[in-house]
This record gives sequence, C-alpha cells and structure tokens, in this order.
Amino acid sequence: MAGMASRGDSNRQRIVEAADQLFYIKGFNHTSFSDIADAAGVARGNFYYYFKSKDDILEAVIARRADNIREMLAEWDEEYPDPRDRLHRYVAILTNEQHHIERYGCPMGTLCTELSKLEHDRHRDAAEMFDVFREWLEEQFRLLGHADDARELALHLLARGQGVATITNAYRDPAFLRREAVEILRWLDSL
Amino acid sequence: MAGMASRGDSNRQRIVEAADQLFYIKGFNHTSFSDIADAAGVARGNFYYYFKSKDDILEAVIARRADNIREMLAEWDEEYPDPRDRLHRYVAILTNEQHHIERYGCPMGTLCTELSKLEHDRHRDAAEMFDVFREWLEEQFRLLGHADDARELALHLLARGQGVATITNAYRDPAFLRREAVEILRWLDSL
DNA sequence: GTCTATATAATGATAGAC
DNA sequence: GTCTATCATTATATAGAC
Repeated sequence: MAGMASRGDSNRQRIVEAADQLFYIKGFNHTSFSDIADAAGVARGNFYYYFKSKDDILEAVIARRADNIREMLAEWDEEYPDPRDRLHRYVAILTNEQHHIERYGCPMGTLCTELSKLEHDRHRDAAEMFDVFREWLEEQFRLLGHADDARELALHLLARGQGVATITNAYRDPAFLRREAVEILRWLDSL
Repeated sequence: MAGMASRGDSNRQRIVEAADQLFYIKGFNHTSFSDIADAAGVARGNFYYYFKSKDDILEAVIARRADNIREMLAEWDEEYPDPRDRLHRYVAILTNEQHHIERYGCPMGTLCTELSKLEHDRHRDAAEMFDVFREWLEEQFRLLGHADDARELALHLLARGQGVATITNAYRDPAFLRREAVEILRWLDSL
C-alpha cells in the first residue's frame, strides 16, 4: 500500500547494524561495501535499494547511534533519580567498555575525527552525537546546582572521556583507563 | 663512494615533509601517492626509488615527527631551567596550535587512532611518539618531587591534551580549548 | 636519479534478470 | 525486493626509457 512503511526492513536494519560495527572497528573510509555485505549477509547490489550511496549508510549509522544513546539515557533517568548517580553511571561507560576502547577507541570521537579529516559533509551530524550526551550532562549539573557552568562542566567531562579513550587505545593500556575513571569520579564528587 | 650518504636527499626529504603534512590534514589512508606527488613536486614513479611502499613513507614520517619532538624538547630544556616552566610550555602547545587542532586534531592522537583501526603494523611506532613526550614529562614531574607518581601524572597530562584536541576538533570550538588550557595550568600549579 | 607509461587490484556504483 | 554481472574510477605498485 502506498505510503505504508515497507516491509523487508530487516535487511535494511542488518545493513545499518553491520555498518555501525564496522565503522567503529575498521573506520568509515576503510570499510568497503564488500565488508558490510559479508557481515550483513546481503548482496552488494542490494544495498542501493535501501541507500543511494555509502554516505547515506553513514547518515543512517549516525542516526542509529544517536537514537541508541537517547534511549540509554532515558533508561538511566528512570533507574537513577539522583543526578550524581547518573553522572557516575556515565563514567562507568569507560570501565564497562574498556576492552572495546582499548582496541578501537571511542565510537563517537574516532568517527568525528575521521570525518573531519575527510572533510565529510556528515561531520556536523557526527558531532551532534556528542550533543546528545552533552545536553544530558548539562541537565545533571544544573540539577546539582551548577546552573552557571553546566555547559563548561559537561564539555570538560566529555573531553576527559575522549582523552582517556585515545591514550588507552594508543598504549593498549586498560589499567590507565581504570585509574583515570577513579580520578574522574573523584573530580565529580569534589564539585 | 660506497657507504657514503647519497646526495639527492632533498627529494626524499620533500616527499617525507609533504607526506607528514598530508597524513595530518587528510589522514594516512585517504592520502594518495598522487596527493603527495603533487605537494612535493615529485613524479609518482620516483617515490619507489626512495621508499619501497606507502608503509615505508609512513615509517619515515613517524621517525621524522619523533625527531622533531625530541629536538623541540631539547630546546625547551635549554630555554627553561625550571621544570614548572617547561610544563607550562608544554600546555602552551594547545593554544599555539589551536587553529590546527580545531581543524585537524592532534597529529599524534589522530594518526595513532587511525593506524589502530587499520590494524597497521606501524601503530606501535606511532604510539612511541607519545612516549617521547611522556618520558620528558615524567622527568619534569620527578624534578618537582613527584617521583612516585611521575608516570601517572605524565599520562594524565597527555590524556588531557588528547581530550581537549578531540572535542575542540569535533565542535570546531577553539574557545573551549583556551578555557581547558587554563584549567590544566591550574591543575599543574595545584600539585 | 628522474620520469612516463602501464599492470593489477580494489572500490563505489549501475544495469538488468528474476 | 533480491540477486548476479559489470562498469568506471582510483589506488598502489612496477617496468623501462632517458
């Protein structure tokens, strides 16, 4: 029926999920259609039924990631009434994901950096993934009485995570990550 | 004469310098031989007289960067007798390079991250660029009486710089970089 | 040492059968 | 909607003239 959401979306979804993982593990540029096709179990030629270009797949991947983050934060809001607990939960991403970070860095940071160097049109969209976290972090700091510098605190916290991810990945040193996570929590508690 | 350093090294040097810049601006994978050839003013075919592969050029670029860092740090050691001044000079890299960082991130961090995702053999060598800074930073912290945690402090300082670079690049926001540089100096002075 | 071809492989993208 | 060819382009790398 015209206008109806077409079925067969499972193939589309599998392409986006496979691309999401591969863009994280191998990077956007280095991931080929063949790689995605193999991982998703879909023939190369069929991609162009759902996406008109590789950039279109990238756009879908970024939207998917942003949605996943929003969903996760909404769950945290329900689970943790105290903003301080929410911020602690945020920092716990580092230790929970330490093995992925050790191997591939941060999914947002590394994609943003790559798209920036490619002068890719979607660089701005990628940076908006950070905004989903940033706005949520700002809200928590506001709730804790830091109305004036909520934005600065949120950006600082984002940057701390990025720095830890980059160095952990460069040195393949998850022990460094764990030490820094403790320091970040200490900093939060000192506010 | 056999064993003598061959002349005509100026072409070799121009290739490495052009590759160094382009690997920073466009990334390693996205930089083609044609790009380097155009920038260096050397014919593509002539590359293989000096380097047997693109990876060989990468190796030379990493070695060049490490040498440049060592040279810079040696100059700082002469110019600043006080370890505290040396650490301040290190942080000043951020503000001095703010426009490059805004556009391309950190040369070391972004190359390391990219090579990691490419599973490139030279990832380890790239990480050793960080070591040049790290060992020098450790020495300064030791001189300031932090013998026990010099390594942790050095890694922390490296990570702070990486985080600032990544977020500054993602948001194209040099004002954030300047605020964070002030915070890092405040942290150093509080030790 | 330097250059102009050119080989070879991989990539993103298309055409068209079913 | 899904697939199998296949095209056009680009990339690294080589051969060989000068």
